[in-house]
Amino acid sequence: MVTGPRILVVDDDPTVSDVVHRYFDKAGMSVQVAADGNAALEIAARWLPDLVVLDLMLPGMGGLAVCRALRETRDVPVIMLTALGEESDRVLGLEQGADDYLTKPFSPRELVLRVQSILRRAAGPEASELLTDGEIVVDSAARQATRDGALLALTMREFELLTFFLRHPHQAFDRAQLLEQVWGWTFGDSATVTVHVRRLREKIEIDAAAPTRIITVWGVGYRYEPVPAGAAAGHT
Amino acid sequence: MVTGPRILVVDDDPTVSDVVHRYFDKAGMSVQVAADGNAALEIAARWLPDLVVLDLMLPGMGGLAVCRALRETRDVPVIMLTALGEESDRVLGLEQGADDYLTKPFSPRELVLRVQSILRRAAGPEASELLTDGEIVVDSAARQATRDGALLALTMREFELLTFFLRHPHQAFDRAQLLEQVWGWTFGDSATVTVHVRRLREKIEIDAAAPTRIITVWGVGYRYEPVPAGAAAGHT
DNA sequence: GGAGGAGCTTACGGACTCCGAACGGTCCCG
DNA sequence: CGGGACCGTTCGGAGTCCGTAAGCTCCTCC
Repeated sequence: MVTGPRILVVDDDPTVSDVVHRYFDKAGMSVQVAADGNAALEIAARWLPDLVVLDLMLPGMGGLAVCRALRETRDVPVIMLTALGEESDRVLGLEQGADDYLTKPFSPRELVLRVQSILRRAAGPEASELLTDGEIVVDSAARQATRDGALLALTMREFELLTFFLRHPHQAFDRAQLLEQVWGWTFGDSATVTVHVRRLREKIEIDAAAPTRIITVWGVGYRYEPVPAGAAAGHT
Repeated sequence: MVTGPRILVVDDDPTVSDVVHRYFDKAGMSVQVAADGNAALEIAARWLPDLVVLDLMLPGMGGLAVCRALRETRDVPVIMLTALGEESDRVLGLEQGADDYLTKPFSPRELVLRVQSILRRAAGPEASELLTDGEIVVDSAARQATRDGALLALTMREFELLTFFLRHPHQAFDRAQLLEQVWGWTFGDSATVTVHVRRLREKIEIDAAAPTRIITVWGVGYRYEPVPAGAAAGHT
């Protein structure tokens, strides 16, 4: 996955940058780490990151100065990390043009979410996408799914699971993969997947006991199989 | 983008004007910066900006004097920037004919939103845009909303929230997105959104406890669903 | 055909989300 | 200065959803 967005992390504390590094990796992003302002500017000039995560407290050149220098050469989004209670610094950071900020200690997961949100914003308005499979239509923008025009009451997990399957048909995934792709987990009980697949089947399959869409691949996991183009039906 | 509206920024602090400059650029507007009152008047006379962002605290000639001088030659909208707590100054500023004001520190995003709002208002009655959904009609220029012809007493936030929803129907937004799009915040408590949605529902829904327009999307946020074209009714 | 493992089904308690109401603060007006 | 409007926050409560556990069925391989 060399094609993911490039993130530059600037922090002199290795325990912070290491954790953040791993989380970004998992989210499919490329990461470089700089320990001080000079290294940051150097990497930024050469590597052209899509976003910069910047600690406000840096040895030598301060975080604000780095931010300003970054913005001079290129219009790259910046997320600032500030220590708790440095209210004035935070305000200053926002005025300097930081696109967002987080106060330490922060959750790595939240950082990833904010980064994705900002990148999405920079990418422009997302096209409202319609995923279809036979009589089932999923509107990812509206976050609702219909079957024969009737609304399907899917919960959030079920909706995301279905969306993922529709985007990756004809391909088998084991439970660990689904847990990571849909839940965003890297650990956890795979039984969770089993239960949610069952609940989803109950809502989208004609007969949940004899599924035709979410196929069980024995010893592996599951595979989504769209209905053939000119299939049985009797619908419309 | 040479065709965008022209904004003149008057502030002696480069860290402020630079940031503001970039944000306006991103919004597709042309920007000129003046560091003091004399430069401001000179540029204004030559360049004829569509709007002026004016710091109240200026070296030499004060912001109020600049504002007065600007208004003498041409009726250009002015947004004032005031330091926190300068209550009297702000009042004075509004009396001098400022169209809006912001207290420092402010969010650049919010400034852009206010500028766009004022420009839209100043664009004249030709842009009198009518947003409608069933028996609800919103006149964005007049900043008035009616239901069955009766005026709806919406506050500013409620009005802007409703306007945003009407412009983006059938699409689910999480609270952070609404906070950014409507409030102009990139941080803050998402509960704010919840409460305003509730208060707006109280005014536009038949039964606020069973909303049919502002739908809550569990685990995500809200979605606006206009009434179907040939729906039930019994109105008029 | 039997044993073992993998998947299915159900039930339940806790966690989370949303709602509704009330509170305190600020600004505006009389 | 007192009252009102609007806004952002907070808190309790109710409802929903989710993950886990436990027993069961089905498949596979010996």
